[in-house]
Amino acid sequence: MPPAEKPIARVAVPSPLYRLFDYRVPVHIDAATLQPGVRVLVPFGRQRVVGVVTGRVAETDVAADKLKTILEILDEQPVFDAHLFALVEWTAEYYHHPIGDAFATALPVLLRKPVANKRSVQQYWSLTAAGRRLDPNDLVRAPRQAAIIAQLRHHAEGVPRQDLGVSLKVLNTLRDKGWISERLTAEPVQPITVKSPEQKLRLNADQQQAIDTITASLDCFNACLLEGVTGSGKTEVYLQLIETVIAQQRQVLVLVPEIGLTPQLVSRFEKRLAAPLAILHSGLSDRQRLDNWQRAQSGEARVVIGTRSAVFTPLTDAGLIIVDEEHDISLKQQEGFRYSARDLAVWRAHKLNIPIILGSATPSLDSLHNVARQRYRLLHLPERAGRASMPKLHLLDIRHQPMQDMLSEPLLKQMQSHLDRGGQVLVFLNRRGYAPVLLCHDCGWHADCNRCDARMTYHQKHRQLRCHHCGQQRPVTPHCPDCGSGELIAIGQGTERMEQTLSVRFPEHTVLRIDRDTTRRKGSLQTALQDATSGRAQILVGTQILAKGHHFPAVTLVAIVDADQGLFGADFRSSERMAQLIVQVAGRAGRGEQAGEVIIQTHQPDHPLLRQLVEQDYQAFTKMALQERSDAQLPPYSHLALLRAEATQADAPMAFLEQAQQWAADLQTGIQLWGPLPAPMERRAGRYRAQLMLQSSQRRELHQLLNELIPQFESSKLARKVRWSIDVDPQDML
DNA sequence: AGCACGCCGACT
DNA sequence: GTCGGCGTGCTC
Repeated sequence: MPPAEKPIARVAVPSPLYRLFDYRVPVHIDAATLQPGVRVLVPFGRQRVVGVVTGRVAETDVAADKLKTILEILDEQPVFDAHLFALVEWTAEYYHHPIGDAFATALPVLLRKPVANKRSVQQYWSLTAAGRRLDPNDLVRAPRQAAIIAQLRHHAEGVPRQDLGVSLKVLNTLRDKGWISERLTAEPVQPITVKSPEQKLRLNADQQQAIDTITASLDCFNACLLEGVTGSGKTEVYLQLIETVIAQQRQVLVLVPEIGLTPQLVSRFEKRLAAPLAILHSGLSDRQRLDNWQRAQSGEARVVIGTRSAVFTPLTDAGLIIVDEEHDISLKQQEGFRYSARDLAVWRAHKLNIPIILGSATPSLDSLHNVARQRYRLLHLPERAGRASMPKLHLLDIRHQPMQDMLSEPLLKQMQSHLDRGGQVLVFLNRRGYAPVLLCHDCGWHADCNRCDARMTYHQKHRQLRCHHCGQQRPVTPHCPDCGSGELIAIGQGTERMEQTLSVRFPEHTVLRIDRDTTRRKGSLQTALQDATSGRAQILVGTQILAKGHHFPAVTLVAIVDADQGLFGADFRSSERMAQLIVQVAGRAGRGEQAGEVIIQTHQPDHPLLRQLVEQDYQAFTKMALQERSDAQLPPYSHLALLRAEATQADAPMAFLEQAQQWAADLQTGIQLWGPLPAPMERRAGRYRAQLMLQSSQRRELHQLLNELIPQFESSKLARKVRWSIDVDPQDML
């Protein structure tokens, strides 16, 4: 018999290195406890880091004197179960990202530190029998108490202390009155007895059919693209399906874009679903995130709603995955580990053999192509729920038109007429600040960002220049720093200036601006939306924020000030983005009784894609856009990967990428190499950036090439002078 | 990425 | 004489 091998563990260590590291297992540890997915504390260089065990090996190539020993086993049970473990491995491979960093990114921040994955004991509050009998009218004098009672009414299983957002004093008062009680997580969760407190909405035939189709095959993989115009009741479809799935004692994962996870959405879910919810988004503290993550892992939370990174949430018994606004680019991480949460969600559903719904009013061309290839099933909701009808789109040719600060005379007349009839007007301009350029009238100097190749935007209210690319800001001086002239002029329109322009032009109406600048403070978006829907403001001016999911029932006219920007964007997805934005903004109009109208100002009234969109609809647009992509062999008809490099030294990125290009060319593959080229904005936040694009009709050969190149990069001298990264399926080229 | 080692300029 | 600049190398 050969001598028993000394066990060696293979560990994924958080570092930018594309390999695993071997460690000795401490003698007193039973090697069998080192299951894949268990976190360990290991010495690494001169540091101690938290790594993830990927497996055990009998032998290693590492010299005996180099092998170190695991310091501590952090988990009794793997934090990554077999399914999640496979997900992370696959993701690291697909996106060509270092494995250790991939595992670290997939964990809640607190678990990247050497702490146990133990649930902190926390208080859960719920109603007592007396509390349930309480008449809400008894508490009109104590609104805070009434709010808590109302909140608890929807959660038979109790609400964690920190989610109630009130002081302990209020809770103690209510407990002393015998209306509410507390228990600790350690105690068993009470059975869920409350029925859906809110009535289901009546469904139209399309909604019903969508639900029936998915319900018919709940126990197998099934990817559905739910294309529903704004206001068609997608959320109602989600909710009813979720109710069905949680009634089968299975969990549901819901992914939404960053901006879509609003208090309104959460409260709608809370009111409807009589089951514990876990919310995961960037606004939470690390502790809250971990708590919710653990509630999902333990199976206590039945529905998990989260943004991008929530795709890595462990689930005990997943029955359904939903990705809302699947076209939204915020579902793809834009730096570091550049994964697409949507695509990973599909992978998970496939492996778990459960259905997944990708919902959008404006599906991505990628997903529509998957429908055409019969990988996804299309479920269409063409009708708006209730009485509302779709708004009518009009192109407004502004060539030769007299303009007042980017608003044409015909548009201003239309606005006046809608306002006269008591309608609300929404003006969309995708540019924050007062003016995008500040120019000296006498010498031509303009305010540039000294860290980016970009103009600084003038913000009048704070008398500041801000760079929207790196966040830098500085006060504006009354005189030109070059020639001393006092004639500094603001060129172009931002939302801040548009607000001012409109206040002057329509003095009898209130103008409300909604953009990132006016909604930065917590709760200010809520207030603004309330002012918008209550009709306190008749003219709304805003950016992207207005396009996402909020309803403005009284809006009868939507004005898109500048559609041309999107038509000449830096990459081939610009027109897709523009169309999605127009349709999303248009969807804000006419959800009430009146039909809405949408006016799109353009200098390109004959642009074929724009005409398809306006004269036909989004589907007609996507048909033509897909044809164009097909003709040009662009995604989704081919596959892209971007090799990026950036450095403070100006020529380092290009030098590295030229070498990379040479190596790639030497490998004689059928892959097309474009570039290297400086990035469209070469300098950003003080770093010079360049990129090399790899394109292939075969995904496999693209991956193969990258797998051969990466080891060369890792030992390249030129690579050490830059920060390089790989972006598979890049969403933008900036 | 971190972190140390290593060999050249202006300072307590 | 040394503090520290960032080039180079390594991490089981």
